[in-house]
Amino acid sequence: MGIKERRIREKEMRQQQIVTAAKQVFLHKGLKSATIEDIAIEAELGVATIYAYFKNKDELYASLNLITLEYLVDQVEIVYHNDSLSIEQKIIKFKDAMYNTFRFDPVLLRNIFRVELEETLTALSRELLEQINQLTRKILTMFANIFDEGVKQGIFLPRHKMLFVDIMWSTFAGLVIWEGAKTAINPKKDFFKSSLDEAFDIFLRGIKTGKATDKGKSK
Amino acid sequence: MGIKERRIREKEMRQQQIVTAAKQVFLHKGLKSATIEDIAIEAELGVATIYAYFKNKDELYASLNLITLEYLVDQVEIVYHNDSLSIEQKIIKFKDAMYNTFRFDPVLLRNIFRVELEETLTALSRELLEQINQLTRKILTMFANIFDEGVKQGIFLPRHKMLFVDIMWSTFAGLVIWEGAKTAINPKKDFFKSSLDEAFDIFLRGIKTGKATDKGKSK
Amino acid sequence: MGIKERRIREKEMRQQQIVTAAKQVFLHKGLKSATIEDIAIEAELGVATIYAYFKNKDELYASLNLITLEYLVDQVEIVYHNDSLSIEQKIIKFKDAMYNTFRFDPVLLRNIFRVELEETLTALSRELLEQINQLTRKILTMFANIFDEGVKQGIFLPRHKMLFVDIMWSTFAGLVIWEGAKTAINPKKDFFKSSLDEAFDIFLRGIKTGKATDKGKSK
Amino acid sequence: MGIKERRIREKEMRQQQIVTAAKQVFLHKGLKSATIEDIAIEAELGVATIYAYFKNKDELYASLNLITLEYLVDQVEIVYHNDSLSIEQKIIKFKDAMYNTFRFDPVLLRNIFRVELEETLTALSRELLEQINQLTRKILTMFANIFDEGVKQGIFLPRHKMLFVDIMWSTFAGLVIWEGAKTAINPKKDFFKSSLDEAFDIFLRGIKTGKATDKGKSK
DNA sequence: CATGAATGAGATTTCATTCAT
DNA sequence: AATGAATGAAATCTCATTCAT
Repeated sequence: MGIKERRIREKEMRQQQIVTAAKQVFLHKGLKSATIEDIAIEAELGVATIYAYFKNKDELYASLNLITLEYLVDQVEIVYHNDSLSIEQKIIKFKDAMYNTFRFDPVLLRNIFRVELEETLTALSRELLEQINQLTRKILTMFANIFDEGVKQGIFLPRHKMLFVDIMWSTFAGLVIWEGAKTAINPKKDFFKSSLDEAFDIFLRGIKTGKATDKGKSK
Repeated sequence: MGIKERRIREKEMRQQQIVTAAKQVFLHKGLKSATIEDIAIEAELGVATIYAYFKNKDELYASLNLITLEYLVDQVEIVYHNDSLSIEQKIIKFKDAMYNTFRFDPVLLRNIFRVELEETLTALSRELLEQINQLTRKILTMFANIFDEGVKQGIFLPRHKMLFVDIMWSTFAGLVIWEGAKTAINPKKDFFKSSLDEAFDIFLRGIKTGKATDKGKSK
Repeated sequence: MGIKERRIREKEMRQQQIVTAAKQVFLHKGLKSATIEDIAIEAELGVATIYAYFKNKDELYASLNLITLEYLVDQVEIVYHNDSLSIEQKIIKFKDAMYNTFRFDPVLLRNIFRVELEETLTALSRELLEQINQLTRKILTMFANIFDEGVKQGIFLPRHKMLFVDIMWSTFAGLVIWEGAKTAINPKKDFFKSSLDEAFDIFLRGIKTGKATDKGKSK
Repeated sequence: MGIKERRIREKEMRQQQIVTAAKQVFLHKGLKSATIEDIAIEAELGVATIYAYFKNKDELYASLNLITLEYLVDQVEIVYHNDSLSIEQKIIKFKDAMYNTFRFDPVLLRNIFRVELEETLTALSRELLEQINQLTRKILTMFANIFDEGVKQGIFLPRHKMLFVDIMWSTFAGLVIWEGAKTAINPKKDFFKSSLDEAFDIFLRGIKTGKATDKGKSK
């Protein structure tokens, strides 16, 4: 039984090894340009071994995303349901959750933002895209509800809740992608977290009415 | 002489025809997935004709971007040097210039944001990237100077000028890309311009100190 | 216009060249074992050229068959409707039509007889098989009608018409395939046609009642 | 000693298990398409276990055939040497022996008829084919002798003995293969045996002179 | 000039076979 | 003895680019 367990553990490790390599390669090359051989070399395995673990390139690509996105959904849900946090605190926590997730897996962000384009994806990954869409919608809905509450309480400007969501979400994504582009040109010390924090500060300043913020529960 | 001129005009038109088609196809499929045949069909020309006008695929891709980006630089420069505009008005005009440019040519934005990534590009397009970088830097420097002025005048929060540039630039890009992603999922009426305007409103609210704004010249 | 026509003619010739090569290769190796490279070499063309003319291996395989089978249907139909032939004469003519067809294209016979097996076939070739089935049924139905008539006229034994069809059809196919196997072992002078004729003689002797044959029209 | 015997018995059973599975899979997929994994799954064993019992795929394929064909040779020999049977009775018995053999193992028939083709086969399987040829020739020679006797006795038409053999053999094979094709299209009740019997009836009617048949011994 | 056709080079995918346990 | 995992080698298919007309 010890043997069987070790086998399973080894298999999982190998899978992880492939996933990690694939993230690297997909991040640097994109879905279409990354070759399975690239991934195999990065993972220090044979090409055929990759295929022993994942049915094809798309399927491999798929699994990377879902795992991470599900993790993000979990984090956001916990914050969303935490009644001891103020609205503003929740938004800050949302930002941190996104930060943790996308720093850890930038490929996912690229997918959510359809950076690898529709037409290039095959039947299989369409299914994946649908799943990604669904999870993304789940997250955005929670964001929207929080903003809505802020508007109702009068602490945020009276705008449609989805507007705030779009801006927050886009600003975040824009910063991550732009950060990637900048460091691609000129790799240097990482000021990203502080830029992100400042951006959210400014965003919150920008949407607040100035009315006394809620000190109490948000729900 | 009329004939010679017509020849030249026809040649330019043909070139424009190819550029337009190529933009379409690259936008929908990405650099790697778009085939020369796709472009030829879209342009209603033969494959070999494309090669009569552009040395190869990368070179074609390159020209698309530079043309548009140079146009953007021009627009930004005009605003930048227009002394009759207030700082805030300039920022608004910058936004509009970006809007016009990137709505017209979203592929460029993808390139500035390194969405088609480094490793995939061949020697020739590295050169292109360098040119893009240079032009981009030119634009961002002008942005930075304006923000700096605002900070010095005390109308903007005392932060590093590049922080504001990064946030503005990222927010803009994020919105464009996110808009593309959303309409890919659910094509509907286009509220993009108003979302963008609101986002900049909020951004400006967020960075202003509250001190009376400059009514006069910015330079 | 002369040029355009020549182009078309050349294209057709090239297509024919590929078809001919493919028949050869498929006959000797079978669908699964034959490689596109084999066919390309046989046709003295590049691999990619084959793909310029046929979407994929299955599609190529498909076209080979349908062309020939349709030709057989035509031949059989002409005989079938020729009122000046006696029943027995028609059967002889059917045999000759089959002989001409399958000598010319033995791969088809393999397909009709499901020699390349079901499970190995892809979606496209399933569709092909359906078309083959339909055409085959058309032929067999005509055969059946002729036998039926013979039975009704009392010149053939009173058996179910499909029995005769199956036996005639199988005997024919068996001889072709067996001939192929024998000459594979020991290529020698071709006695096939005479063997086939004798086999049909014996078959006809075997099914006739002995009653005076119809001297007149069969329809 | 009980243990050693059990070991041997178990080993033989395992071998049988593999052979049975392999027959199934080869029948349904053909030599080329069938994978060792398919066979392993069908046999409910591991892939590597197959290789513990058979040197490679071809060798496995080989043994399937020889075993059965040898069995057929035995059956035919018994009939052939049974002096109490008339010529016609012997032919009937030959048919039954073939029927039993090929119904039980259709893959063999495919091989005898070179349905899996020459060029695809490796050195080892060439050797196998040679063995198959030899055994087949043995059978056909016995058939030929019987027909020859019939001709000499004047009960069969004066034709070359190999002609009769070819026709009988082909008719039989044609029926088996055609039956397979038909049931692939339209699986239904199995009338095969009766069709086969009728076909042989007709064949015998066709080759007989009409002279009183031999009531006595054929040898 | 414009172009259809041909193709080399390279990517994905499959599978028989080996190997370590 | 039995096996799951790893992989080299080979097959299918794609596409940027060239060439002859």
